[in-house]
Amino acid sequence: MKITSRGRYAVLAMVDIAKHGESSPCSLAHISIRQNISLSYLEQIFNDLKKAELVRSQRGPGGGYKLSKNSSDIRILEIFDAIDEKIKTTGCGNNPKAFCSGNGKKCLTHNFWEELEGVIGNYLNSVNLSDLIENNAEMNIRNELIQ
Amino acid sequence: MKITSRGRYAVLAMVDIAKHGESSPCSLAHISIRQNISLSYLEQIFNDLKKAELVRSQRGPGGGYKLSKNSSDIRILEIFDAIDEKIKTTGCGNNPKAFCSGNGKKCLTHNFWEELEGVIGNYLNSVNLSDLIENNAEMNIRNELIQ
DNA sequence: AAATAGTTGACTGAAATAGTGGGTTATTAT
DNA sequence: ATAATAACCCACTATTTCAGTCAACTATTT
Repeated sequence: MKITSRGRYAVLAMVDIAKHGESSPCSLAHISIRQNISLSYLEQIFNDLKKAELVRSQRGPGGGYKLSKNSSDIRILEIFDAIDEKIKTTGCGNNPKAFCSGNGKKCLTHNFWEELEGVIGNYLNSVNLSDLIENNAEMNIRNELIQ
Repeated sequence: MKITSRGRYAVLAMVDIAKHGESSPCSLAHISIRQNISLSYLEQIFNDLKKAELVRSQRGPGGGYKLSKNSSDIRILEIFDAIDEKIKTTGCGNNPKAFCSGNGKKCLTHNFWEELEGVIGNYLNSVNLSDLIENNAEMNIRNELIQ
């Protein structure tokens, strides 16, 4: 059970923009360098983020991407949905026409996996981009105090 | 973010044993048929479950596998651990020597991914095999009432 | 002795993932 | 105007993981 690089990059890049791009847009080239992510790969990811209207783009020199909403209004779950990072714990994908075993009945564990999906989904929906920035800031302060 | 068939099968097979194998052991051949899982694949999975001492085996005719503990004492997280179904949300695998970006610092989202791991781990640790059987029994009753 | 059922290891096809590379178009600053 | 910048778009590829197969062997029971 793991998250794809695509999913991790998407969230990381969005946090990067939330942190740097308040006034002027963030170019993917800069994000690529700061977060150490392949530029071409970022382009593909931002294609989806834009389609989902989580970011707005600006072409040309000085251009880049900006968040389309306040960072406290963008939940991690939205980012996952935008790039099609599915939370898929059941085997049947919850297709009511062809459950688990294929005989139309749910398998012994189906309900459990669905509950797990719910637990994960709820958490991802409870955290927004500004939470991540704050959390990180707190951690930075704590680390400095330790050193 | 999804669970592998290996993980799903392991839990499903364990529930199957918990349900059927109170007195006499369960053969993989029977589990294979009942739950529609490839026999050879089950063999590999049970190799790991046995190493982790979650099940005990009995060879020869009438043999099979039994749970090594009471079903209420086997948590789903133990099964995941046994078959190496890792809950891996961070990119760096949380290796303190080579965090995320490789420069020794945690990335902006590292703490968040760790928290997510915690949320999932806690849930998987809060559910045991007998919970799954009961939950399923409840659902069966509910479904019968509906029909 | 025969049948059963676990044990072990190597091997394979298919799919998903992660990324590369090259080119095009729009916008801005000079 | 033109050059630079940065988004946009498409096709292709290498790698890894996953799921499953196959074949041979060993222990146990009847």
